[in-house]
Amino acid sequence: MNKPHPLATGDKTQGTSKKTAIETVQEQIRERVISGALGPGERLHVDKLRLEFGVSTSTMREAISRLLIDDLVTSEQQRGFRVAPLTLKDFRDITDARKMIEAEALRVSLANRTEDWEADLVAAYHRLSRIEERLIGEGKPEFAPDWDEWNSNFHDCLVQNCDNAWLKRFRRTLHQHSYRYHRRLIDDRSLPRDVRVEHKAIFDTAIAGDIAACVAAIEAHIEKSYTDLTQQHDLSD
Amino acid sequence: MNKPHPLATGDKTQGTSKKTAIETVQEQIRERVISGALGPGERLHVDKLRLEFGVSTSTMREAISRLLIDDLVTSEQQRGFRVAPLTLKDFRDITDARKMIEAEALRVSLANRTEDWEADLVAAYHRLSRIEERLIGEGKPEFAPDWDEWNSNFHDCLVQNCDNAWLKRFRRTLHQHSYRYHRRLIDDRSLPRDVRVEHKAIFDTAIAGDIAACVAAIEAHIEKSYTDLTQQHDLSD
DNA sequence: ATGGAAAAAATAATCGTTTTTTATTTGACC
DNA sequence: GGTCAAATAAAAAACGATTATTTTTTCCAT
Repeated sequence: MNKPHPLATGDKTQGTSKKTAIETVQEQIRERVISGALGPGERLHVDKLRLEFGVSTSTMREAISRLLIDDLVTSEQQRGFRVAPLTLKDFRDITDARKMIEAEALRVSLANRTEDWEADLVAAYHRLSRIEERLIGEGKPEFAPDWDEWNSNFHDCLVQNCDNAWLKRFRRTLHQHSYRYHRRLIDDRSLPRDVRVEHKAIFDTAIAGDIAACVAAIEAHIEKSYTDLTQQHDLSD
Repeated sequence: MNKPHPLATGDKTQGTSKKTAIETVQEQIRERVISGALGPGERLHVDKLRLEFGVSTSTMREAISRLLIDDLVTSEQQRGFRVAPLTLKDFRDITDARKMIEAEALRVSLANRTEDWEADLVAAYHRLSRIEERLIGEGKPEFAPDWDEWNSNFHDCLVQNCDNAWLKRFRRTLHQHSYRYHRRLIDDRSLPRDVRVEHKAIFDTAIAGDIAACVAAIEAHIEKSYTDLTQQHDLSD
């Protein structure tokens, strides 16, 4: 594995897989929801959006419908779709669920370690820490164009050997939602957190094969992310 | 509090249920997938189905699309929809994930116990055990029209006080899939299992407030369900 | 003014058809 | 007889229009 999925935002002409219109639209709406361009609780006007994207009603509806899959959008009968709301309680619940599921996925993954995986992990960690070192001077290691991507990649790599598809699926969903909170809550008032030490702890214990310590490090990492982000913020608007 | 509305599939608006065509079709397809009327791996022909249900293409597509939510259906670009396959490995994974998630939901729920909940649980257990006693003579306590319903109800009741919506959602998804395996694997060769003692253990420990014992009982219950069903069967066809 | 029924506007749901893509068959050529 | 490619058939995806429902506005009676 080399590069973690370059977010193909291109025309359909180039590229190996010609995406279907539904998939293309689905991805773009997802991006808007996660980035906050479509705010929590906001209504999804099928007709407006369909004109904007230049697709038909049914294509638009099906694209939106598929976002119900990961709960990024909700639907209420006869009154359309709505972006899932953001609440502190929900973020708390996500954090708890993540701690449990990510921990278990990690346990399984570490138990199934292979040489290839170890090499992948070393590479992933290397890239991530390079970026973090570069960014640390700017005081915002957690907010950069490709940090997200490589941070995700590192964490994905950790659980890569977990062969339980359900755990991985739940983990992915939760991570996605978590990231939406992240995007929403991080701002100039946020304390710049140095995640390097946390990532190092996770990496070292993983390589050392100390499952218990690695699980503890991940759980602390997830919890700390919640605490830091919710410290001086609220979600009342 | 009287009847905890059996088989309420997460619907928030009971009563004035003027269901939309999409929802109606969605539920019927779901039922067919779970019951096995639509077999694992089978293709979902939009045109055939739409004629059968008397709806349009887009309605049918959207209904099927929404089953992607709980992974009962898969979609492959440009080649339509397909019923999710059934494999032994998948059942094993579901069982593992269920044990973890159900256990955690139970822990939270028991920690949040209320008097109302206790009354509900007593009632739910009572109804279930009555049915089981009636059925035990027939040698197949696990296979009866309303046993499923009240068994579900009992288990739902146990985790009712868990206020983590994510855990409950994951639990519901897994339970649904687990039930599909159940429907598929149970047959005349299955040993008639006496689940009464297991349910009694769960109930007693729950009422007694012995969280650790109750969690252990649930985990054993889930595991036993897997073991019994997979004993003399295979999923090769 | 004000509450509420009736009319109008907006938006969601559904429809049946057309276009695009994939699967299958046919038939010339080696 | 076997291979490959064009022709055909089948099915999926996308379309834009129609119908049903909900929300907003209007306007009359209290």
